[in-house]
Amino acid sequence: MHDHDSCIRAALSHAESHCAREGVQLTPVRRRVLEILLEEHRALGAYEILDRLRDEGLGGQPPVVYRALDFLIRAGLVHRIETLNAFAACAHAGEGHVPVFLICRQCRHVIETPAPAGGQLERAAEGAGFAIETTVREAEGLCADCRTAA
Amino acid sequence: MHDHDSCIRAALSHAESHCAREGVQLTPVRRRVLEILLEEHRALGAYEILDRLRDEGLGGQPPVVYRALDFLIRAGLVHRIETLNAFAACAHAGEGHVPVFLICRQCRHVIETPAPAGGQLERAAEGAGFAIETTVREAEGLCADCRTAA
DNA sequence: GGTGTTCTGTTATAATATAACTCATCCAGG
DNA sequence: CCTGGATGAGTTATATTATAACAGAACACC
Repeated sequence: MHDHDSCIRAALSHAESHCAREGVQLTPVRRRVLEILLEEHRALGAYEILDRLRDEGLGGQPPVVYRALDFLIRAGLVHRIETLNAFAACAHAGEGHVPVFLICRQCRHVIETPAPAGGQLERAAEGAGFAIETTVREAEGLCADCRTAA
Repeated sequence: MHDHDSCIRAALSHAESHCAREGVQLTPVRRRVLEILLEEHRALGAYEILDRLRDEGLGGQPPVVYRALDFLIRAGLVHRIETLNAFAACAHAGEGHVPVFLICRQCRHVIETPAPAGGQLERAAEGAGFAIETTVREAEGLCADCRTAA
């Protein structure tokens, strides 16, 4: 069990200083999208996020959410989970990591573990003369809690 | 440059013997979907495949393609490329591999390299008590040919 | 010759994502 | 000031990807 409140505060304060440093704006919509993802601590679909924003009177249409997510992803504050077509707040913002995701198919919680570069993907690419730009490493299965519950 | 015809023939004959062994049917639609993917040697979207089928008078609606793809994926003859929401014929059918994909963002060719199990994903999962069921390892970038061309 | 199973056909719709254009805001340079 | 560029948000419409649900054909087995 981790201290969720302080983890959210830390992530938000990292986001703020990151944006200040880069000279980009953490606008209300962008900030709120990040907060929603941090509060949930799991992967949310774009339209789930949109529903929340609507409830709060912020941005009522899909492009608003997708733009905010684009921004947050470019800033390294949010990751896209390809397996789920969903999005999760980065759990290791600013640590310069290669993200590896363990996705529970039951509770949809996403465990992000920072990994060193130089895994199979990099070795495979080197052998093929392939220039990697982005990588995706995701596993789907059952998390420890859901295994215990079962 | 590889011998594409013989590679297609080999893959089809593997598919046939696999289906015979498992007692499942490689029906015309399923076979044709596999052939289309083998001929292209790159990732195709479900609707691109559907268009081809339609041209040939086979299965005119999305579920037909998605069902064929489900079958082929379950049989290990086709892989889903999550990054692209697309599908590619397996280049190493029957070799019992953990697929790793290098996806060229320019020509959309997919290089599939067979990797041993036991990479970062497995190590991360072990540490977290997470039971892996499926894994995704994909890299996007530029292939050797497109790099040379640029 | 029915009966169960497997596969296909079809209609409809859900879920995810983006194009294209408008308007508001802000702020730097004149 | 005020103006012109840049940035971000609002909005409409639509593209793309995927599935639910049910009807019918084919075949295999008893």
